[in-house]
Amino acid sequence: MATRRKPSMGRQKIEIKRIESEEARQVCFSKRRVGLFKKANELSILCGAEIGVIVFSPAGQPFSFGHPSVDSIIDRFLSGGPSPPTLASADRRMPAAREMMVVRELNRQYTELAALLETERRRKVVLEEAVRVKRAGEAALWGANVDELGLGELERLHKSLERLRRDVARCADQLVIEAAHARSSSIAAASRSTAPPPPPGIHLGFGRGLEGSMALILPPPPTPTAFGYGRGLF
Amino acid sequence: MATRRKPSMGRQKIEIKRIESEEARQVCFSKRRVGLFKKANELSILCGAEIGVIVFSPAGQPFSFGHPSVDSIIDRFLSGGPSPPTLASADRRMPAAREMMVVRELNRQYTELAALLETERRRKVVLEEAVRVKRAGEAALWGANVDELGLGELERLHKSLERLRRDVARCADQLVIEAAHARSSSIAAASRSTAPPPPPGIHLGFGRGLEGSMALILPPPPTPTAFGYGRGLF
DNA sequence: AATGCTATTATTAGCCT
DNA sequence: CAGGCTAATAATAGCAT
Repeated sequence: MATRRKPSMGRQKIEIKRIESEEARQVCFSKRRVGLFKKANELSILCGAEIGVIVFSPAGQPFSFGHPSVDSIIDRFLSGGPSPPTLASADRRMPAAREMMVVRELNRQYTELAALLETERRRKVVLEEAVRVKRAGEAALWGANVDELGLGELERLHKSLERLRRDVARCADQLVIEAAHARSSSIAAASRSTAPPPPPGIHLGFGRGLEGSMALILPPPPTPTAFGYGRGLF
Repeated sequence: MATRRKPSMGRQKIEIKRIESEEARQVCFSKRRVGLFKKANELSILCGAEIGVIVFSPAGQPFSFGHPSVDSIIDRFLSGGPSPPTLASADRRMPAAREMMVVRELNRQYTELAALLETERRRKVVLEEAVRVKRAGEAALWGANVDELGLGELERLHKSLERLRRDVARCADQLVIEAAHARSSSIAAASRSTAPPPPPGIHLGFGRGLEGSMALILPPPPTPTAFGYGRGLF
């Protein structure tokens, strides 16, 4: 009965300059990274834009978000450059060039679709892999005294932990974001761990996943992400 | 009282789904792209994070934002771990920017090396902590089926793994560094002489500068800001 | 270190110019 | 078609847990 209210200072205006406090900086990073990814996600859905975001935390840890995937965005950025849809600019004077650009564009689209499929598939594999790693005997390593491990063993353990951590991070993020969206969507159900049907091709990755792709489950708005040109490869 | 006409409906809540109106979609894209870049910029400044954003408008037009540059971010991301010599990708179009990036890169390397040295000092503490975590009962969690864990448990497991991974990483890094210490022993000391606050080289790129004008207003760049042009034309 | 909780600031949807 | 305007929504700084 003592505590009456929490006169929070509320949000304070801050100057955009490096935050000195290392602790505050880390907290700010965590919050703003989530906010940024959310914005990126909204932009891609609302406007049907393709987007990729890569962030290295002050500690050097990599985070990434991509629609349909970071890799496809990077590929398109590096290769196609500023002229993916510039197909129209392909000159009539050189039909061959136009053909080539069309082919390249189709290839790019194929790559994106492949990325999406891979993303979906990986989602199912993540948990299995986590379990597999655990059962592969790594558990034994974990049980040992870290102090007594040699260089080789340490590196192996590190690898194992790295992979597992990444996988778990994905699952956790996925559930969190899923819950958040479900809440703002319509049904305010209390279930935070249900798994909706196949999501659009959002990619939310942690670390520089060598294949880095994770499907971010979003509320099932009839949002047919706009790439259905299913022309395969050749 | 008579109905007074509101000067504006103000912001309306919208559902995060593809905007049907092509016009509205384009307008939304323009505004939100600016907002997203602004957020990215703030994140990089506030938290000293490196970040790269690539966006393809619904029309396929590429936009990009990068700190210190999109290319360096992509290089670092693709190369995996810490990117020591991202210098190779230094902008050739702007010699001044290149120097700046070199300085910044050296600063970053110094920071990393400093961290490693500190790690050595705390080596024992780290090992003890790792053991402590293990004995704290987390082992029990690890033994469970990941599939059966709830959101809360997953997050807890993630935390646990995160910390342990970091700890192990330190040990492993330490050993590796010591092992390869013979080869590399330079950069650190030399790069120290440069300015303490790393000069942030902001890179804003646009695929095709048709509009020519940038809507993102950055506060008076207290530092030499490097502008390049995405994958643009030259 | 990462969440939850407010009071505030920041962003922006719908209109207009 | 980009840039203002305004009101309402969204994001979040400072604290507490």
